[in-house]
Amino acid sequence: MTDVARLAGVSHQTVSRVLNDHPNVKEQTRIRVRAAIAELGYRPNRAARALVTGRSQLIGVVARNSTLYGPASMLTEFEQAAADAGFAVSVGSVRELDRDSIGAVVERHLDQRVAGLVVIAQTASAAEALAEIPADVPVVFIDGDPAGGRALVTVDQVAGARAATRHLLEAGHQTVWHVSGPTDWFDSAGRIQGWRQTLEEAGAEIPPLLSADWSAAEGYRAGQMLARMPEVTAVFAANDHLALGVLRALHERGRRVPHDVSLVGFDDVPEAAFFIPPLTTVRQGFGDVARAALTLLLGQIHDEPATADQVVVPAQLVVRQSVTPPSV
Amino acid sequence: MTDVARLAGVSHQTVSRVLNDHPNVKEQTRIRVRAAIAELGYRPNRAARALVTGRSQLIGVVARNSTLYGPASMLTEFEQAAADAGFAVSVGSVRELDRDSIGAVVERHLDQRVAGLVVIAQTASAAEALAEIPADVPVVFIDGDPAGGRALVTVDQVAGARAATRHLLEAGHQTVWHVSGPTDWFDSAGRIQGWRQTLEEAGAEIPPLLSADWSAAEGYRAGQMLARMPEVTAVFAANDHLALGVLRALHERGRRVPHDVSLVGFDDVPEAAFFIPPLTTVRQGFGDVARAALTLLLGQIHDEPATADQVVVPAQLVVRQSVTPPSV
DNA sequence: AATGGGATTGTTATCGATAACATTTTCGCA
DNA sequence: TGCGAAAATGTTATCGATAACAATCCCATT
Repeated sequence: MTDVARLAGVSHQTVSRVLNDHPNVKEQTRIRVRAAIAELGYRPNRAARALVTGRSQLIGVVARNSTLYGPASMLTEFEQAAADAGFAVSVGSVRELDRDSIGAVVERHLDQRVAGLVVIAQTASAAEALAEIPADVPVVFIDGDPAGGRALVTVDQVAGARAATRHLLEAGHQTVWHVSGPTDWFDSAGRIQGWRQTLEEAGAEIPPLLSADWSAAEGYRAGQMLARMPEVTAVFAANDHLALGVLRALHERGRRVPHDVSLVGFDDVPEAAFFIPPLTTVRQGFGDVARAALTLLLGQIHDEPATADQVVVPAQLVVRQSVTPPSV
Repeated sequence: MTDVARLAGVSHQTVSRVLNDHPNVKEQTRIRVRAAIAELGYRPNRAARALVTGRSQLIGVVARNSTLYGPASMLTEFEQAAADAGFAVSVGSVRELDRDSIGAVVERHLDQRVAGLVVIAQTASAAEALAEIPADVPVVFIDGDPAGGRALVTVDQVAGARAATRHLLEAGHQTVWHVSGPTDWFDSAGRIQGWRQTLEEAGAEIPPLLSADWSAAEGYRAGQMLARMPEVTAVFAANDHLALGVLRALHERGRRVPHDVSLVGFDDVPEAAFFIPPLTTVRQGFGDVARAALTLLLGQIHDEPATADQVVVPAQLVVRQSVTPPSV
């Protein structure tokens, strides 16, 4: 920086002003400094800046260590959005969303003097750990507790689940069975709620809930039960991987999809269009979620008056070929 | 830090020594300082440390923005390993692995004064961009150019492909068709090479190569061609998603797997066991790759004499039910 | 008891930026 | 023309750690 100042014939402070777009710099000086910067290939030292300002151009993300399609998509989308806004993203993943792990990751991030935090926290236990986060640190939650009181971006799980369930009912099915994700996930809870509401409103019987984790393996297990019950003609799986497991279990017992059983998934993973049969599912706007989260976070970082605290991104039914009217 | 020093009745330098495990500190002093640190809940400011040492406890990762199973797994595995070693990970993803994008991300990372870089660079164009990286920055490549001359960790793609191809030949098939990934990926090249070698060694005819990207959609397209050729009885797909697409195309034209056509994939995504039929595939040791990469990188960071520059992690055939002898 | 050298601790400078305050220019207007 | 306020620039202090060097302590040895 000193070199730049010398080359431009100004003080280092003026260089700093140019760098930070301060208003009171003569246009001519600004140009000279810019030229010097370019000529020397100078790049400011972020560590020094972080030290003196107490804030870095770093956003910390706390997420569950996972290759699940949803969280992974969210992460890369967010990283991309943050990069476009000139922020780097430091990832702190945890194996479990318990209080201790999250606390540790948050502390690591605070050590780095992150400008803000994004917590992808799909369970209540994770939401609890927010107490660890000092109130003056900008934070945005993704998929967190709607009653948490912090800025939050979620996908409209309830609406997505309603669309899926309604789609099956409208095809003529008496009722719809549901294979849910882990019940302590907010996502799962929302999907269960949407499913149940829709059945209630339609006056349909509400079958017992089959709950699972998010894996194809558990979907398979649930499917093995569903396949044995002749009355089951319509199933809504809480994600596409569960749906795949269900699909295989049905296939093994000779129950054809969609001829005998109609099936809807959730997520629209890129492979869903190539299941046998192509899966009708619900697409979540991960990119929108990521961008909304970044916007909220930047708002907090720049101390702008919070416009909206909670953003809900819509989900969209994608119709393929795994749903037909029931065969009588 | 000053507060800690005062409370412990020592100078700030001594506190620094305790923090950095310097040898020449009396045990008693060390204990006093530790107690003071604990009492005040003191945590060192990483920005200040980075400023003075010129190195942070941050590892920069350059990766392709992708929800592909492989890269995503690699990333979370690496993050976990790095966290265990006390390093934070800053992710810089790029849309395309071209020189400019990579250059920009690398510069962003260098601004942050990362202690080292990990580049997940599966294509030659990415490997070229390594020229942007100054020689004194520790770098490890994952999936990069074997002839690149930098530290490199790869999965043994050739051996994996050989195992897959051999498995099909040993089942009695005359030859094996291959649906490859993008040909500019090193991974693809290795798998193609292993496939071709094995056929040559067995004296089998080498069918024309079908190349695709990594998606189920392209696998489907390739499968539509394969399904029309009666002589095709064995297919090796370069990843499980391609295999899924192939599977559906075959199914659509009434060619049963494995009865009419045997199929092997690559990756062992968690869903592969629930395809119809369960997919025989090749598992890559992503965790091992990540840990090896970290070890190499830490070695460079600590200026240890390089033990090995290249690490090759084995791949392992996972036998399921998508392969049988050809029906005559 | 004196001495020397290693072990321990302290003092001061430094990293590279911004903040706060001081100073000099510039320019509109009486 | 001269004055004062605003604009532009410069000077010095500061963030919180480590590096380099200086000073002290301790203990074995003679």
